[in-house]
Amino acid sequence: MQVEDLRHKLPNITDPGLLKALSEYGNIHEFKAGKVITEPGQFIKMVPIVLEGSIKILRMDDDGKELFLYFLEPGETCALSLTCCSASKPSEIKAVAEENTVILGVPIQKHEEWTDQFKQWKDFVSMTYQSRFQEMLVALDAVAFKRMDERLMRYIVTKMKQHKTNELHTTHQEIANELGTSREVISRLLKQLEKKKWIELGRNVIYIRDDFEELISN
Amino acid sequence: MQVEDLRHKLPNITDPGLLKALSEYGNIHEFKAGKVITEPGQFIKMVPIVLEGSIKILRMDDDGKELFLYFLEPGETCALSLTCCSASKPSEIKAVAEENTVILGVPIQKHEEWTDQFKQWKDFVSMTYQSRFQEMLVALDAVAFKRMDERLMRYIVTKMKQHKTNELHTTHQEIANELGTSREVISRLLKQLEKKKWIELGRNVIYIRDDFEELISN
DNA sequence: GCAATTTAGTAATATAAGTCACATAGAAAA
DNA sequence: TTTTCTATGTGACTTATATTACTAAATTGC
Repeated sequence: MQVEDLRHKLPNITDPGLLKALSEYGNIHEFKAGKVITEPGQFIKMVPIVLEGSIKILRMDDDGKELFLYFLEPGETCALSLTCCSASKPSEIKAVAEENTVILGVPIQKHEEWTDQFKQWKDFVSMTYQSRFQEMLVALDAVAFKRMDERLMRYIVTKMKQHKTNELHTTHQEIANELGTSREVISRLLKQLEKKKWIELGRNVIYIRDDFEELISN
Repeated sequence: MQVEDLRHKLPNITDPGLLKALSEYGNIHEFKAGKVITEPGQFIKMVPIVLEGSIKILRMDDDGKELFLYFLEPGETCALSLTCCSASKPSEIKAVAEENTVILGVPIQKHEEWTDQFKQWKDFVSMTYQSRFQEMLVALDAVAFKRMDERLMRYIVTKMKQHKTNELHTTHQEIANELGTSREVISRLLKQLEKKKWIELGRNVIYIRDDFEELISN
């Protein structure tokens, strides 16, 4: 990818040397919405920087039960890939393209070189660790301290913001998977929200009231 | 603290320049076992490196409910303090001295200088992020995917290893706090373990069978 | 020693969530 | 159109955990 395009896609990266290096050594990969990018056990060969679209990061347990952790948005990378790469350990998480997504893959050894070479890369990595840590805490708070109804409402808000819409096109089963519960539980809780007139349910779609976020915070 | 003492306490740090800097700018703080070092909302003025003893890191919710995350042992530091310091945000966690503990406090601005100045400091910070991230995943797995009985058994193993003993001197209430549940639940589950002859219960003490860890993994 | 406090045991009950079973509705395929 | 498949709705039931209420034992302070 050309330096000029990268400068445009990654406005936080301004160091010309770093942009040149990214352009030279980074590989473009494209994933269609829903495509599984990495699964637990797989070895990661590069640090992925999201250029377009977004990636959903999930934790899985041994029985295949899943738990949504956070989204990676344009300009961001995954702390776990940094971790896994450095330790050359297999992936601890599942990554799925949430939309059609374009990433720039940085080879591991370049990542290590650049932390010494470019202050901006070092700061980028440090910033990544910081923000992912925060998001892990949010995910932890949810499972440790919140009931499923509240977790579901927060999930809806997160997805709404991510897709910039108040129509979610998804199934109850998929929500259940990402919250690590069963479909019946989600169907019931959604029905309760519908009874309160906060959402409307259709097949494969949930219509959400514009003031949903204010409603749930009270 | 003298460079020679630090070299002895922190065998992973070998760079003479870094050791000298740590000796010059680091401040020694001592905490008695049980002393609360940081609470949520408090601002952190330094990066703490454990020299002796250990520190217990807990997450708290708004109602004061707690959840044990991990221990910091000699030679380790807290990723969250790195995060909070850099972002100058208040602490997200509670830190309590698990034993009588000695820490070396590194001023924030020195931390930032040293990441550029000393490769070994940069690696130390990076390593810290990596290992804390792993431990966050372990904590997350527990609350997301495990039942309380299994969490309790793992908790017992963690404490045993930490204190290098098979006598835990603690109360049911304290265990309940750290696992984010109620005292009655812990009393009942401990009683079940006693019935299986895996532990013996006394007042303020739990005696654990030597082969406890093998027993629970089957 | 005796009263007060802390710690532990436990039964009864309540609640959130998970599971099972089955009905139905809409969409897609034949 | 009819069949098939997928998604949803819902009652009945189970289970794990939380809460309430109380007792008793051990320890501490007087």
